[in-house]
Amino acid sequence: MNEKLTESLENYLETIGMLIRKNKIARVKDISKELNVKNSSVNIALNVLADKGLIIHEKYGYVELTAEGKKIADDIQHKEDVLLRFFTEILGVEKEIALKDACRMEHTISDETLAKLIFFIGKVDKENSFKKAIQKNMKG
Amino acid sequence: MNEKLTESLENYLETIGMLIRKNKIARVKDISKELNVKNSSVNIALNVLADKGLIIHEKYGYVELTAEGKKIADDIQHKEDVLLRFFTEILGVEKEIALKDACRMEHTISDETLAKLIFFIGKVDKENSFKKAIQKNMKG
DNA sequence: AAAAAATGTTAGATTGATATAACTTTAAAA
DNA sequence: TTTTAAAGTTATATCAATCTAACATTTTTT
Repeated sequence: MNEKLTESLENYLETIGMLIRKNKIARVKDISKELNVKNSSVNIALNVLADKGLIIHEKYGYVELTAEGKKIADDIQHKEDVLLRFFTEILGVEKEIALKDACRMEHTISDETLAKLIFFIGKVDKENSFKKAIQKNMKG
Repeated sequence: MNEKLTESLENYLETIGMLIRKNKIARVKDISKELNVKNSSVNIALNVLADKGLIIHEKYGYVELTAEGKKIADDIQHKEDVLLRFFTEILGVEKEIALKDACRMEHTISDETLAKLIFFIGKVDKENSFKKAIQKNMKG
Protein backbone atom coordinates (compact mmCIF):
# COMPACT_ATOMS: atom_id res chain seq x y z
CA MET A 1 0.00 0.00 0.00
CA ASN A 2 0.91 3.65 0.22
CA GLU A 3 1.37 3.67 -3.53
CA LYS A 4 2.28 7.05 -4.91
CA LEU A 5 -0.72 8.95 -6.21
CA THR A 6 -0.81 10.53 -9.65
CA GLU A 7 -0.51 14.28 -9.92
CA SER A 8 -4.16 14.41 -10.92
CA LEU A 9 -5.37 12.53 -7.86
CA GLU A 10 -3.16 14.65 -5.62
CA ASN A 11 -4.80 17.74 -7.09
CA TYR A 12 -8.26 16.38 -6.36
CA LEU A 13 -7.32 15.66 -2.74
CA GLU A 14 -5.73 19.05 -2.28
CA THR A 15 -8.74 20.81 -3.77
CA ILE A 16 -11.14 18.88 -1.58
CA GLY A 17 -9.11 19.90 1.45
CA MET A 18 -9.11 23.53 0.38
CA LEU A 19 -12.88 23.55 -0.19
CA ILE A 20 -13.60 22.00 3.17
CA ARG A 21 -11.38 24.59 4.81
CA LYS A 22 -13.10 27.40 2.93
CA ASN A 23 -16.74 26.27 2.76
CA LYS A 24 -16.93 23.54 5.40
CA ILE A 25 -18.12 21.21 2.63
CA ALA A 26 -16.81 19.99 -0.73
CA ARG A 27 -19.21 19.36 -3.60
CA VAL A 28 -18.61 17.85 -7.03
CA LYS A 29 -19.54 21.10 -8.73
CA ASP A 30 -17.04 23.13 -6.73
CA ILE A 31 -14.26 20.64 -7.35
CA SER A 32 -14.90 20.68 -11.09
CA LYS A 33 -14.99 24.47 -11.14
CA GLU A 34 -11.75 24.72 -9.21
CA LEU A 35 -9.90 22.22 -11.40
CA ASN A 36 -11.48 23.22 -14.71
CA VAL A 37 -12.76 19.76 -15.48
CA LYS A 38 -16.26 18.35 -15.96
CA ASN A 39 -18.40 16.87 -13.22
CA SER A 40 -18.10 13.46 -14.84
CA SER A 41 -14.33 13.60 -14.57
CA VAL A 42 -14.58 14.54 -10.92
CA ASN A 43 -16.90 11.62 -10.28
CA ILE A 44 -14.50 9.14 -11.76
CA ALA A 45 -11.62 10.54 -9.73
CA LEU A 46 -13.74 10.44 -6.57
CA ASN A 47 -14.46 6.76 -7.14
CA VAL A 48 -10.76 6.05 -7.40
CA LEU A 49 -9.97 8.05 -4.27
CA ALA A 50 -12.78 6.33 -2.38
CA ASP A 51 -11.44 2.93 -3.46
CA LYS A 52 -8.08 3.92 -2.03
CA GLY A 53 -9.71 4.89 1.25
CA LEU A 54 -8.76 8.56 0.98
CA ILE A 55 -12.24 10.06 0.81
CA ILE A 56 -15.81 9.20 1.70
CA HIS A 57 -18.40 9.99 -0.90
CA GLU A 58 -21.97 8.79 -0.72
CA LYS A 59 -24.03 9.11 -3.87
CA TYR A 60 -25.30 12.66 -4.33
CA GLY A 61 -23.62 13.65 -1.08
CA TYR A 62 -20.74 15.84 -0.03
CA VAL A 63 -17.17 14.68 -0.22
CA GLU A 64 -15.23 14.07 2.97
CA LEU A 65 -11.59 13.28 3.59
CA THR A 66 -10.56 10.28 5.63
CA ALA A 67 -7.73 10.75 8.11
CA GLU A 68 -5.30 9.35 5.58
CA GLY A 69 -6.73 11.51 2.81
CA LYS A 70 -6.49 14.62 4.93
CA LYS A 71 -2.90 13.88 5.77
CA ILE A 72 -2.00 13.69 2.09
CA ALA A 73 -4.02 16.79 1.23
CA ASP A 74 -2.33 18.77 3.99
CA ASP A 75 1.07 17.52 2.95
CA ILE A 76 0.60 18.72 -0.63
CA GLN A 77 -0.81 22.03 0.52
CA HIS A 78 2.19 22.48 2.76
CA LYS A 79 4.55 21.87 -0.14
CA GLU A 80 2.69 24.44 -2.19
CA ASP A 81 2.90 26.99 0.62
CA VAL A 82 6.63 26.52 1.06
CA LEU A 83 7.34 26.77 -2.65
CA LEU A 84 5.12 29.82 -2.99
CA ARG A 85 6.88 31.59 -0.16
CA PHE A 86 10.27 30.82 -1.62
CA PHE A 87 9.33 32.04 -5.07
CA THR A 88 7.65 35.25 -3.95
CA GLU A 89 9.56 36.27 -0.83
CA ILE A 90 13.05 35.16 -1.72
CA LEU A 91 13.23 35.05 -5.49
CA GLY A 92 10.78 37.90 -5.97
CA VAL A 93 8.65 36.14 -8.54
CA GLU A 94 5.30 37.69 -9.35
CA LYS A 95 2.57 36.08 -7.28
CA GLU A 96 0.45 34.68 -10.10
CA ILE A 97 3.41 33.03 -11.79
CA ALA A 98 4.82 31.83 -8.49
CA LEU A 99 1.53 30.17 -7.65
CA LYS A 100 1.33 28.43 -11.00
CA ASP A 101 4.84 27.08 -10.55
CA ALA A 102 4.22 26.02 -6.97
CA CYS A 103 1.04 24.19 -7.96
CA ARG A 104 2.95 22.02 -10.37
CA MET A 105 6.15 21.53 -8.42
CA GLU A 106 4.32 20.56 -5.24
CA HIS A 107 3.84 17.14 -6.84
CA THR A 108 7.46 16.52 -7.60
CA ILE A 109 9.60 18.03 -4.85
CA SER A 110 11.05 15.36 -2.58
CA ASP A 111 10.72 15.42 1.17
CA GLU A 112 14.47 15.88 1.47
CA THR A 113 14.59 18.92 -0.77
CA LEU A 114 11.50 20.36 0.86
CA ALA A 115 13.11 20.05 4.29
CA LYS A 116 16.24 21.85 3.09
CA LEU A 117 14.13 24.57 1.51
CA ILE A 118 12.18 25.11 4.72
CA PHE A 119 15.43 25.31 6.66
CA PHE A 120 16.78 27.80 4.13
CA ILE A 121 13.72 30.03 4.32
CA GLY A 122 13.98 29.96 8.09
CA LYS A 123 17.60 31.06 7.92
CA VAL A 124 16.70 33.91 5.62
CA ASP A 125 14.06 35.12 8.04
CA LYS A 126 16.59 35.26 10.86
CA GLU A 127 19.78 36.51 9.25
CA ASN A 128 20.08 40.14 8.31
CA SER A 129 22.90 39.63 5.88
CA PHE A 130 20.57 37.43 3.86
CA LYS A 131 17.69 39.82 4.00
CA LYS A 132 19.63 42.74 2.59
CA ALA A 133 21.02 40.88 -0.36
CA ILE A 134 17.62 39.43 -1.04
CA GLN A 135 15.99 42.83 -1.16
CA LYS A 136 18.39 43.62 -3.95
CA ASN A 137 17.59 40.36 -5.66
CA MET A 138 13.89 41.06 -5.68
CA LYS A 139 14.41 44.19 -7.70
CA GLY A 140 16.26 42.29 -10.43
CA MET B 1 2.74 25.95 -33.80
CA ASN B 2 5.06 26.08 -30.81
CA GLU B 3 2.53 24.03 -28.85
CA LYS B 4 3.77 23.02 -25.45
CA LEU B 5 5.26 19.55 -25.43
CA THR B 6 4.27 16.91 -22.92
CA GLU B 7 6.70 16.05 -20.15
CA SER B 8 7.28 12.70 -21.82
CA LEU B 9 8.22 14.23 -25.18
CA GLU B 10 10.46 16.75 -23.47
CA ASN B 11 12.26 13.89 -21.80
CA TYR B 12 12.79 12.13 -25.10
CA LEU B 13 14.26 15.28 -26.65
CA GLU B 14 16.49 15.93 -23.68
CA THR B 15 17.73 12.35 -23.69
CA ILE B 16 18.46 12.44 -27.40
CA GLY B 17 20.47 15.62 -26.87
CA MET B 18 22.39 14.06 -24.02
CA LEU B 19 23.20 10.92 -26.03
CA ILE B 20 24.42 12.90 -29.01
CA ARG B 21 26.63 14.95 -26.71
CA LYS B 22 27.99 11.82 -25.07
CA ASN B 23 28.18 9.32 -27.94
CA LYS B 24 27.93 11.49 -31.03
CA ILE B 25 24.89 9.43 -32.01
CA ALA B 26 21.52 8.55 -30.48
CA ARG B 27 20.00 5.13 -31.06
CA VAL B 28 16.60 3.76 -30.13
CA LYS B 29 18.15 1.21 -27.82
CA ASP B 30 20.09 3.83 -25.86
CA ILE B 31 17.06 6.06 -25.50
CA SER B 32 14.94 3.20 -24.19
CA LYS B 33 17.66 2.19 -21.77
CA GLU B 34 18.05 5.73 -20.50
CA LEU B 35 14.32 6.31 -20.01
CA ASN B 36 13.45 2.79 -18.84
CA VAL B 37 10.88 2.20 -21.53
CA LYS B 38 10.63 -0.32 -24.36
CA ASN B 39 11.93 0.21 -27.88
CA SER B 40 8.39 0.23 -29.17
CA SER B 41 7.50 3.11 -26.90
CA VAL B 42 10.54 5.03 -28.08
CA ASN B 43 9.55 4.44 -31.67
CA ILE B 44 6.11 5.87 -31.17
CA ALA B 45 7.51 8.93 -29.43
CA LEU B 46 10.06 9.41 -32.21
CA ASN B 47 7.30 9.41 -34.79
CA VAL B 48 5.49 12.14 -32.89
CA LEU B 49 8.65 14.21 -32.53
CA ALA B 50 9.45 13.76 -36.22
CA ASP B 51 5.93 14.88 -37.14
CA LYS B 52 6.50 18.01 -35.10
CA GLY B 53 9.74 18.65 -36.93
CA LEU B 54 11.90 18.30 -33.85
CA ILE B 55 13.95 15.28 -34.89
CA ILE B 56 14.99 13.44 -38.03
CA HIS B 57 14.73 9.68 -37.90
CA GLU B 58 15.09 7.47 -40.95
CA LYS B 59 13.97 3.89 -40.55
CA TYR B 60 16.62 1.79 -38.81
CA GLY B 61 18.85 4.84 -38.62
CA TYR B 62 20.18 7.10 -35.90
CA VAL B 63 18.15 9.89 -34.41
CA GLU B 64 19.10 13.49 -35.09
CA LEU B 65 17.82 16.75 -33.66
CA THR B 66 16.61 19.52 -35.93
CA ALA B 67 17.64 23.06 -35.03
CA GLU B 68 14.30 23.58 -33.32
CA GLY B 69 14.55 20.24 -31.51
CA LYS B 70 18.05 21.02 -30.32
CA LYS B 71 16.93 24.37 -28.99
CA ILE B 72 14.21 22.74 -26.90
CA ALA B 73 16.53 19.96 -25.72
CA ASP B 74 19.15 22.50 -24.67
CA ASP B 75 16.56 24.63 -22.93
CA ILE B 76 15.35 21.73 -20.82
CA GLN B 77 18.87 20.64 -20.04
CA HIS B 78 19.66 24.17 -18.94
CA LYS B 79 16.69 24.19 -16.57
CA GLU B 80 17.86 20.92 -15.11
CA ASP B 81 21.37 22.26 -14.62
CA VAL B 82 20.15 25.38 -12.85
CA LEU B 83 17.84 23.46 -10.57
CA LEU B 84 20.51 20.91 -9.80
CA ARG B 85 23.00 23.60 -8.88
CA PHE B 86 20.49 25.30 -6.63
CA PHE B 87 19.55 22.11 -4.85
CA THR B 88 23.09 20.86 -4.32
CA GLU B 89 25.17 24.02 -3.91
CA ILE B 90 22.73 26.25 -2.07
CA LEU B 91 20.29 23.96 -0.33
CA GLY B 92 22.83 21.21 0.24
CA VAL B 93 20.62 18.41 -1.03
CA GLU B 94 22.29 15.10 -1.71
CA LYS B 95 23.21 14.81 -5.37
CA GLU B 96 21.13 11.79 -6.29
CA ILE B 97 17.99 13.23 -4.78
CA ALA B 98 18.70 16.68 -6.18
CA LEU B 99 19.02 15.21 -9.66
CA LYS B 100 15.78 13.31 -9.36
CA ASP B 101 13.97 16.47 -8.29
CA ALA B 102 15.60 18.59 -11.00
CA CYS B 103 14.65 16.07 -13.66
CA ARG B 104 11.00 16.41 -12.78
CA MET B 105 10.84 20.13 -12.05
CA GLU B 106 12.65 21.06 -15.24
CA HIS B 107 9.35 20.50 -17.02
CA THR B 108 7.30 22.79 -14.85
CA ILE B 109 9.42 25.75 -13.82
CA SER B 110 8.44 28.90 -15.68
CA ASP B 111 10.89 31.06 -17.55
CA GLU B 112 10.25 33.87 -15.09
CA THR B 113 11.04 31.80 -12.04
CA LEU B 114 14.04 30.28 -13.75
CA ALA B 115 15.43 33.73 -14.54
CA LYS B 116 15.03 34.81 -10.91
CA LEU B 117 16.68 31.62 -9.72
CA ILE B 118 19.65 32.13 -12.04
CA PHE B 119 19.98 35.68 -10.80
CA PHE B 120 19.82 34.47 -7.22
CA ILE B 121 22.50 31.84 -7.73
CA GLY B 122 24.68 34.48 -9.34
CA LYS B 123 24.25 36.73 -6.32
CA VAL B 124 25.18 33.94 -3.97
CA ASP B 125 28.36 33.30 -5.91
CA LYS B 126 29.41 36.92 -5.52
CA GLU B 127 28.33 37.89 -2.03
CA ASN B 128 30.28 36.68 0.93
CA SER B 129 27.52 37.25 3.42
CA PHE B 130 25.44 34.77 1.50
CA LYS B 131 28.16 32.22 1.22
CA LYS B 132 28.79 32.04 4.93
CA ALA B 133 25.20 31.58 5.89
CA ILE B 134 24.81 28.99 3.19
CA GLN B 135 27.71 26.94 4.46
CA LYS B 136 25.82 26.70 7.71
CA ASN B 137 22.66 25.77 5.89
CA MET B 138 24.30 22.90 4.07
CA LYS B 139 25.15 21.21 7.30
CA GLY B 140 21.53 21.24 8.48
C1' DA C 1 -46.96 19.56 -4.81
C1' DA C 2 -45.70 20.00 -9.71
C1' DA C 3 -42.45 21.98 -12.84
C1' DA C 4 -38.06 23.71 -13.74
C1' DA C 5 -33.32 24.22 -12.71
C1' DA C 6 -29.27 22.65 -10.74
C1' DT C 7 -26.39 19.10 -9.53
C1' DG C 8 -24.65 14.50 -9.78
C1' DT C 9 -23.96 9.96 -12.21
C1' DT C 10 -23.15 6.60 -15.89
C1' DA C 11 -21.98 4.99 -20.55
C1' DG C 12 -19.17 5.31 -24.24
C1' DA C 13 -15.38 7.75 -26.92
C1' DT C 14 -10.79 9.94 -27.26
C1' DT C 15 -5.94 10.92 -26.29
C1' DG C 16 -1.27 10.08 -24.64
C1' DA C 17 1.94 6.89 -22.86
C1' DT C 18 3.07 2.73 -22.13
C1' DA C 19 3.44 -2.64 -22.76
C1' DT C 20 3.68 -7.40 -25.17
C1' DA C 21 4.14 -10.11 -29.09
C1' DA C 22 5.11 -10.83 -33.76
C1' DC C 23 7.70 -9.37 -37.48
C1' DT C 24 11.66 -6.99 -40.22
C1' DT C 25 16.08 -5.32 -40.88
C1' DT C 26 20.83 -4.85 -39.80
C1' DA C 27 25.04 -6.44 -37.62
C1' DA C 28 27.94 -10.09 -35.87
C1' DA C 29 29.62 -14.86 -35.57
C1' DA C 30 30.40 -19.33 -37.23
C1' DT D 1 28.20 -16.65 -46.72
C1' DT D 2 24.79 -18.53 -44.17
C1' DT D 3 23.09 -18.48 -39.54
C1' DT D 4 22.29 -16.25 -35.31
C1' DA D 5 21.82 -12.34 -32.48
C1' DA D 6 20.74 -7.68 -31.80
C1' DA D 7 18.17 -3.77 -32.86
C1' DG D 8 14.28 -1.61 -34.73
C1' DT D 9 9.33 -1.60 -36.16
C1' DT D 10 4.35 -2.50 -36.27
C1' DA D 11 -0.03 -4.18 -34.54
C1' DT D 12 -2.73 -4.64 -30.81
C1' DA D 13 -3.94 -3.97 -25.86
C1' DT D 14 -4.14 -1.52 -21.43
C1' DC D 15 -4.38 2.36 -18.25
C1' DA D 16 -5.20 7.07 -16.61
C1' DA D 17 -7.52 11.19 -17.50
C1' DT D 18 -10.38 13.55 -19.78
C1' DC D 19 -14.71 14.63 -22.66
C1' DT D 20 -19.80 14.57 -24.43
C1' DA D 21 -24.28 13.05 -24.11
C1' DA D 22 -27.88 10.81 -21.84
C1' DC D 23 -29.93 9.90 -17.60
C1' DA D 24 -31.07 10.31 -12.37
C1' DT D 25 -31.58 12.78 -8.22
C1' DT D 26 -32.03 16.77 -5.45
C1' DT D 27 -33.15 21.51 -4.78
C1' DT D 28 -35.56 25.60 -5.87
C1' DT D 29 -39.37 28.13 -7.75
C1' DT D 30 -43.86 28.82 -8.78
